[in-house]
Amino acid sequence: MAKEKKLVEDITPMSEDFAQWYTDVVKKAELMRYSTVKGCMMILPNGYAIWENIQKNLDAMFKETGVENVYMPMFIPESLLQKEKDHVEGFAPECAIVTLGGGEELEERLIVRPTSETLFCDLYSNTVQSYRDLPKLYNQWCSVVRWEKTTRPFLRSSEFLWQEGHTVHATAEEAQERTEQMLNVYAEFCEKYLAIPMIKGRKTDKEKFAGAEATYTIEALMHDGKALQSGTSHNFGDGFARAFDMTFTDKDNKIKYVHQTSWGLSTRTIGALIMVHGDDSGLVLPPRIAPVQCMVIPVAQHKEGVLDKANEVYETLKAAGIRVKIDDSEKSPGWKFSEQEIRGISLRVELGPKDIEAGQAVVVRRDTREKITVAMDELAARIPEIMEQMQNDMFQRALKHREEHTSDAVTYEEFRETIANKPGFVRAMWCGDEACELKIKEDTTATSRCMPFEQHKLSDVCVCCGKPAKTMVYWGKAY
RNA sequence: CGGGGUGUGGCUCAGUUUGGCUAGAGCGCUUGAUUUGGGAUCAAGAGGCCGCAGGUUCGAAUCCUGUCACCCCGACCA
Repeated sequence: MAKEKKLVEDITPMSEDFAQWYTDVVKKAELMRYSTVKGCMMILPNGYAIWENIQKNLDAMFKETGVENVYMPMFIPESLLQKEKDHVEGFAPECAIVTLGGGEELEERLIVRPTSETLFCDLYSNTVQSYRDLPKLYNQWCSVVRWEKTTRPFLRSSEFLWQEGHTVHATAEEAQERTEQMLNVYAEFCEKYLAIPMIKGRKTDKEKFAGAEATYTIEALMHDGKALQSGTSHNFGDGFARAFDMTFTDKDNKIKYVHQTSWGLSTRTIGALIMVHGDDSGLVLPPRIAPVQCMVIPVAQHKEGVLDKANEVYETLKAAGIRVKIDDSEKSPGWKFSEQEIRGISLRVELGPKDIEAGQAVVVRRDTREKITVAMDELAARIPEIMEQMQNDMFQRALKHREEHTSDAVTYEEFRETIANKPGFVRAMWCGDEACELKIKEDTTATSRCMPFEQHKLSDVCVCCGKPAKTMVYWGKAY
């Protein structure tokens, strides 16, 4: 049967060209469209609905930890951005700058925010006076602009949506605690909702955020074996506090600098969803994050009673709290199946005359295409179970893939060999010297992804230079 | 920002080398009929100043200059 080969045309198989596959899926699933501005996306309903679900769930988790939402301006006066030296140096090259307003040259140029640390610093420097004002736990959902040289939909666009949390604390310990807490929130969110296993760890100094004392990250492995930094949490210490004069009077009546954190997660995670779970037929969304969890597809809907029954099922599932839709368009069933698969809708319920006669429906899982026959009156109870199973299976599959694509290397020869021939993470010991990171990048194009919290001692010496090793590092080629 | 490639109806592309009459195909779209358990079939239609701006020419999708965008590979980043 030649028909078996590929059910959805126009999507390049992953094995043939992964980058093209990614672009095809993004387009065919109608997640976004390119706008006429370089590197900027028009995010379409199918894409934006995923983001809305990410927002909704993550926002609830933030609020559980006491975080409050605010909104800051999109313009940053140039002088404000320049207050912290490392920060400017990090971001200046990729800033968009406004020089005209109302046709008049501005007295001071305005930077379109690439991130809002400086604005939050400005706010906190004026609103925090006493230890009683601390901590401040603010977050904002917004877009930021970074003039990237190379752009990819969701993975790297000139403007992207994200949330950025900014907190200030009375003590270094508290700031560190918050930094780790939010990293854990990210990891939990990604694993629970997106079904993507994460490596939690700390970035090396070379890879850390401009102006941060320490940057923590969650790293995921994509289907092609490349790594994707999926969320970061920074501890700024009192670096920004000194630059922005963010001080408070402590219990002991002494003036002290605040300790600060920031943490962000972006629409890039949509890219991760695509590249971790997608297949040659399109997107595969885990039920917990899928905007549409279930599509009811009537078969031979012109026949007496089919559409009525399908609508009845639709209403029942809706009443059961399932995010369900019905495709009662005039398209052929085959077309509807393909459409549901391309869009990654977790399940579909096929309902035709034969089923109705038998008092049942056929539930099909998007991830495995497994067909499950369910009695009509059990659908509302069974579908949530099936989704739960699917969610777990998807996570386990992604975890297995990551484990199968994680290697250890002790000698440099072994390291280079593995990076070159086996896609995925390579774990190896490191001395802590940036020179070795640079050399490794030069030799292999791989970068240090993180120093994981979960450490294993693979050897006593650095894989690169042979000097005593300080820590185990996950290395890999990254997006 | 370096190297390579591509811009022609909504999509994929032919036509450009060697300028020439009314700019083509498939898919999609509209209408009608027959269909309906893996992207149905037939018929009739609609839709394009050929990315944009200049220039050369009797004449430009085609040649020249500039510019913008997108894709791939590097360097930089979430």
